[in-house]
Amino acid sequence: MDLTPILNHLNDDQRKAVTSEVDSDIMVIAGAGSGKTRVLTRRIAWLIQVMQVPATAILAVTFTNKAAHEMRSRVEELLHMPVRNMWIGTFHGLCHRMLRLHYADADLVENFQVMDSDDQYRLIRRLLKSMGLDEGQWSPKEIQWFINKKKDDGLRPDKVPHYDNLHTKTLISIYQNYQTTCEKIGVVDFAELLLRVCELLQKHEALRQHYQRRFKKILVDEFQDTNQIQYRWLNLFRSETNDYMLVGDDDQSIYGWRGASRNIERYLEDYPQTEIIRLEQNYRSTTTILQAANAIIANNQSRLGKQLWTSGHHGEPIRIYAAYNDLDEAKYVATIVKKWLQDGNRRDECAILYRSNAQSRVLEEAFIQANIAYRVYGGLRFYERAEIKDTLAYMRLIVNPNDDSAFERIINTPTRGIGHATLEHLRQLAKTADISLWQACLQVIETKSLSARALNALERFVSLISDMAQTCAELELAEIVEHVIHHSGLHFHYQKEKGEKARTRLENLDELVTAAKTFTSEESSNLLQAFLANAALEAGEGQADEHTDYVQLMTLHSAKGLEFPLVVLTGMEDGLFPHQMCLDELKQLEEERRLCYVGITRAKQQLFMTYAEIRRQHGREMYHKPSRFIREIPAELLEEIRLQTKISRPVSLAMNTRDYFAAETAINIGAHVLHQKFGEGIVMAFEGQGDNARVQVRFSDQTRWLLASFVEVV
DNA sequence: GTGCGACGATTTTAG
DNA sequence: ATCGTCGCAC
Repeated sequence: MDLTPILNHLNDDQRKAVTSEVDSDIMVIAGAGSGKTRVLTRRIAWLIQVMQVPATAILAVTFTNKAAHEMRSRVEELLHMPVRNMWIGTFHGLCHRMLRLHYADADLVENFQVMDSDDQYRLIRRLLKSMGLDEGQWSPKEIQWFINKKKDDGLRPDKVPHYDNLHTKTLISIYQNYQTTCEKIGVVDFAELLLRVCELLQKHEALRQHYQRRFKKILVDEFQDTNQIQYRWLNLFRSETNDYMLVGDDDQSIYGWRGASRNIERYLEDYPQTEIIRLEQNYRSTTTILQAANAIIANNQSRLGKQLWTSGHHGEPIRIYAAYNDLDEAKYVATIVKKWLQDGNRRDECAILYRSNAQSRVLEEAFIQANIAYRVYGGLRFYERAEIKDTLAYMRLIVNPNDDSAFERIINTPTRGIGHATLEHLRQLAKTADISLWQACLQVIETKSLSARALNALERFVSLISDMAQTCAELELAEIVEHVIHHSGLHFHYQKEKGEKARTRLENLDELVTAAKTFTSEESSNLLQAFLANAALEAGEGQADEHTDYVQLMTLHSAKGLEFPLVVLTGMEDGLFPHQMCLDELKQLEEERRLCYVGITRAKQQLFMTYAEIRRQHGREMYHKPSRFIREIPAELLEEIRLQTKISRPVSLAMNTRDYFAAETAINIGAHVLHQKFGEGIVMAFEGQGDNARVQVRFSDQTRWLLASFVEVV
């Protein structure tokens, strides 16, 4: 047997993890760029090919669909064969699969639907209204957070402690009401997928034992991001006959705010016999970049401890650019990229990272100005677009007419003369008779308990859905989508809308048909149902043409797991990064620091950091100090850039540029100055130094850039 | 049912 | 600044 492909190019630690035959669990603490995915995929290949573990006995869990797909295809590459019967997927995907298989034991209806967070939000809002609670006082967002948090902690409404607190009691009653509604209309939210399976396996011993016996090897990726319920879920498969490999990096835990708890530490306490393997050799970055990352993360108190090293080059220093405002920063970033391209490199080798999405705008404008193609990550994804969700709602209603969420979404989209009054009447009836809106609709028609006009509209709606259901029973999936798009009137609705937006909407609808054409499912024979579940569980990419050569703009969070030869960290300012809301608490500041660590370790060759003295935020001018994280980098790794001029004094020692400029020219922002020709004005901004020092002055009738030596302070 | 102006909030985000 | 939501007028 040729094991070369599996063992090739592995260092000792990696090889140890891949080939381990110890009985105990293995915790792989994998630093950034240390070949974590390589270890996971080769381990699976090793298990199958060498240890003769059947593919069906392997359970591999990831957080994102992308990671799951990548893992599967890399294993298949190594083995030169498809591994269809191996369970690789996201926590939610695997749970969904189990619930489909055991829906009856889990007390679910066969045609239950998965609800995404947008559906959940809408449902909560409708619930609040029906309970007569004011949205101002009971913010739907907070309630959504409350419910999900309780589910993540494994708590049903009756188990949530209320401490006789009226506010908490109300929250619990909303939670209770929400849960009852979900059961009634046959929908399951994301957190519920996990909780349901936990309860299912806990309740049904035979089922639990079946899976415990089946899964001999359990592998978990990004273990540091797991939350309470995921931890509990993983442990339900534990038995005498299987073991775990958990891969993660405590230094890259950046989702504490999303519920990730310190599960690496907890695991090592709960299962102290676990073998720990550290991957500390980095294959990605230059020594300089790694030293900076190590220096920054060393400031965190709570860590397991780890020191990345590389045998690679020293590389170039980390360049710091102090911009006087956000526009200047953006322009400079474009300059960096231009230079990079002039040197014969590609656009998609550059990543521009920022803390919050709002920062992308100015950068985008600069890239448009500089005529550089870019792509912004994040934003609305394919299956989250309104027109797509509308179409899917019709399809959901065909599958399950009692799905009130879907019903509410499209009852009057496109408009068909069913107004607020009619809808409110249906809601009331549904509530008092404890039936779904669809059933209420039928009942109203039967009893003719509304005006003729409303009845007529409702009748038309009911026969529309019924006809669609009847026709679609005979059709292929793609034909169903096409039929729904046209017969619902959605196509016509968007067609008569004018403008660029409407055209993209129609294109998206076409795209949905295409997606349906190529959709297959190994998990389910009911293709329509699987398609709908897939839409919720895999919302799709934000934008198409992924493989084109664009500069990559994204938040630090979405950069995790990626790598780029050139990285620019923008907005390195206290208050922005670390974010204002994280400054007070040590725990939160440490998470920001880990985020910085993640950002730095994305860079392979060149790393830039930029900050702006003045930044327009929420329409106001804000003054920020350079980020404390810059000061945490040893000065000898830095080089400060100032408009064509290199300043030898590193920023960690320098005054901030405003003070520096003021000391040199005796001019401050806001100072009143006099110019021979233009008269008196106010200093808005400054740039440069020495003979090149310039100020921007606003006079009564104009604003001008002037050499600092030509104005005098009055 | 649509259009318009006021008002408020605005970190990060996968499934 | 800007985006989403809400109430109101037509």
